Amino acid sequence: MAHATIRDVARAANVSIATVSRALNGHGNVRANLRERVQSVAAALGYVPHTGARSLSLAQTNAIGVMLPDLHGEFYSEALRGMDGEASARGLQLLLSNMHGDRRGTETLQFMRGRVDALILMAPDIDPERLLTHLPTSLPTVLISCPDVAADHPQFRIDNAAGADAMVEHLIASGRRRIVHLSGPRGNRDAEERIAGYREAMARHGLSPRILTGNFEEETGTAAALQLIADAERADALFAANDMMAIGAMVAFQRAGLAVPDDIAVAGFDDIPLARFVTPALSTMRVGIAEIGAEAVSRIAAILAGETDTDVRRIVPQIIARASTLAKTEKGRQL
Amino acid sequence: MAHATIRDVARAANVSIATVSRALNGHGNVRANLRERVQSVAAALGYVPHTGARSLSLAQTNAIGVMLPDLHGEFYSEALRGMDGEASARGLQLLLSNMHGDRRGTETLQFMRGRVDALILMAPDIDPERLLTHLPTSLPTVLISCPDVAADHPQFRIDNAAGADAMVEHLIASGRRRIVHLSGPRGNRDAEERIAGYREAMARHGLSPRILTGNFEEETGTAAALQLIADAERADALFAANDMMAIGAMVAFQRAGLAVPDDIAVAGFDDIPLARFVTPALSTMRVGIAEIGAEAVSRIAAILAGETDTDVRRIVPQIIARASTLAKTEKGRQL
DNA sequence: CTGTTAGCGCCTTCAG
DNA sequence: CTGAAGGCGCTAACAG
Repeated sequence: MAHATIRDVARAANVSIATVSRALNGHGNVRANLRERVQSVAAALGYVPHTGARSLSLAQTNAIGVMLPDLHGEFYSEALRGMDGEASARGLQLLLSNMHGDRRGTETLQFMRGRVDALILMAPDIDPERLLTHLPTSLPTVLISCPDVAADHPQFRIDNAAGADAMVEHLIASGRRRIVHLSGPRGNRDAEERIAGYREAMARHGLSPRILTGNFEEETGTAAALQLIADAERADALFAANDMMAIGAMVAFQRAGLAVPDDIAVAGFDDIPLARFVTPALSTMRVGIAEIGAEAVSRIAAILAGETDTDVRRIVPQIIARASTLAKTEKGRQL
Repeated sequence: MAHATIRDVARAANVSIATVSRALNGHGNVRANLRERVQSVAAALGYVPHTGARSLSLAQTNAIGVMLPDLHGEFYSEALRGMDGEASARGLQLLLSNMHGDRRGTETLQFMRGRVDALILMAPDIDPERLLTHLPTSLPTVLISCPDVAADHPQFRIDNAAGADAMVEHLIASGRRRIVHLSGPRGNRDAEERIAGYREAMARHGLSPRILTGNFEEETGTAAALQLIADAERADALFAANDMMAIGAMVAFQRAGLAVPDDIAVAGFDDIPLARFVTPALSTMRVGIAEIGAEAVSRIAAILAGETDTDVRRIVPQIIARASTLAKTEKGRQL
C-alpha cells in the first residue's frame, strides 16, 4: 500500500491535480467548499506531499547541506547545535555529511547537489586543491575555517593567531615563562595559525618556543603531559591548541601528583562547554562556535533570499581566564 | 550558468541520455570507447548527477531522517554521533530535524516523506496520540525511548526502572539512607520510569522517597541543590535523573562548602562523556547512547535490505561507580 | 476559479 | 549495444 499521491486525491475528490495542489498549498484561488473537500479527502487518504518531488519541481529543497570534519567531541557538536537552532527556526532542514578525518571527503559535496539549496563547509584540514575542485559552483557555500583558496565565498575565519597570542600574553602575565605549546595536527589551518600566534608572542618576549604535536584528541594531551612530566626542566605552562587536549593533559598532570595551576598552568582553546566543569576550570579562548554555526545559517538564508554576501567574517577569540592559569599571587581569589 | 544536466552531456557526446545514464552508472552494457567518451564529456562539462531527481526516479534516497528532541547537551549529540558514524560508513546521509522541546513537533515527520528512506525517532516526551497519528505508515521507523503506542516498530527501550533501581541499591550499599531523587520533567517517559525505579528500590528498603522535579537541564540541578542545602535535615545522597542535573547540583553543593561525596553523594544517569571529567568523577548509569544510535542505523540498513524487524531491544543501563558516590569507608581507594 | 499541459532531471523498460 | 518514450510526484503557466 504505497502512499497516496496527489493524483489519488484528485481522483477521489473529483478535481484535477492542479486544484489539489492549489488547495493544499493555500493558493487562494480555489472556491472555499472545493478547498475543504480536497482537504478532507486528502486527510481521509492520509495524503502527505512527496517532498522530493516537490523539490524537483520547485528547484528548491529547503535543506542545507552541512559538511563537518567530524562529530567527535563537543566542538563540532556545538557547531551543529548552533546551525540546527537557526535552521529549524527558519524551517530549514540540515543534511549531514561528515568527512571523518578523510581529507578527500569533499567528494561527497557533489552528492549534495539536488538535495540542498546551499552548503556549509567546515574543513580546517582539507586539501586546498581538492576543495577548489569539489566546491560546487551552483550552490551557495559558506566556508568556516577553510583554506584560503576560494574567494567570493561567504566565510568565517577564526583569528587563531591573535587568539593564541593573547593566551600566551595571559600566561606570561600570570608569571609563566616556560610555556610549551601542544599543537593540533600539521596541515590543519586552525592548528597552524595557533602555532604561529604562539611563536610570535613567545618571540616578542624573548622566550624560546617549544612545540609538541598533537591531534586535537584528548589522548595526545595525556601523552604530552607524560612527556613533560619526564622532563628535567619542566615547563611551567602548557598551552594546548584545543580544550580536549588541555583537559587530557590536566588530568594526567594531576594524576602524576602535579598541582594545576600551582606546579603547571594549563590552557586550552575553543571554550567547549566542558571547560567550565573540569577542576580547576580551564582557561581558554572562546570562539563561540555555536554562534558561528547559527550565523552561518542566517547568512545562507539571506543569500537564498537574494542578498549577495562574499564577506570574510573574522572571529576574534576572547580570553576566558579561569582557575587553571591562575597566577600564584592570585591564589585565594579563585572562584 | 545553471548546472549541466544529463541532457547536456548526451548532446555534447552525441549519444542518448539513456546511454549517458548507463555509462555513468557503470551498467556494463555500453561499449568501452563510448563509455569513455561519455565520461570525459561529463567531466569536461562538470556534470554532477542531480541527486534529487535520481531519488525521485529510483524511489530511493539513501538518506535517513533523524528526529531528536533537541541537540542541547551531550546526550543527544552523542546519539547523533553514533548514528552518523554508522550512516556514513554505509553511505547514508542523515537528515536532521529536531523538535526543540515541542511535543507537537512530529508534524515535521511528514515533511520527511520523499526525502528519506527511513526514520529514526527519539522522543521520550512526545504526546502518544500525536505520535501514533504522525508516524508515517510508508516509512520504516526505528523508535528510541518513545511511548508504547506503536507496535510492530523496531524499537529501543532503555530499562530505566532497572537502572534507577540499581543506582539506589548502589547508594544504599555505600551507606546512604536519605536519598533524594531529582527527576526529569513529568510526562517524559525516561523520567517517569526512573522515578518508578527509584520508588521501588526505596520502598524495598523501607526508606521514604523524596522527589524533586527538574527538567534534565543543569540549572534545575543547581536549584535542587540549593533547596537541599537549605533543608534542616539534609539528604545524604542526590540521585539525579540525568548527568547534567547531577553535575549542576554537584557544583552547587561544592560552592556551598559541602563535600561530595563525604557530605552528600551525587549520582546521575546516562554517562555522558563529561561525567568522567568533573571532580569528583560522577557515578552514573551507562546507557551507551552512541551505540544505540549506531545500532539504530544498522537496523534501518537491514530493514532497507529487506529484513523484517519488529523487535523491541531492551537496553539495560550499567552502573558506573565513580568517586561521587564513594562510601565513607571506601575513602582512600579513590582513583 | 478550474482543468490541461508541460516540464523538473533522471532511470528504465521496450524496441531496434 | 543503443535510442525513443514513459514515468517518478509535484508545480506552474496557459487556456478556458
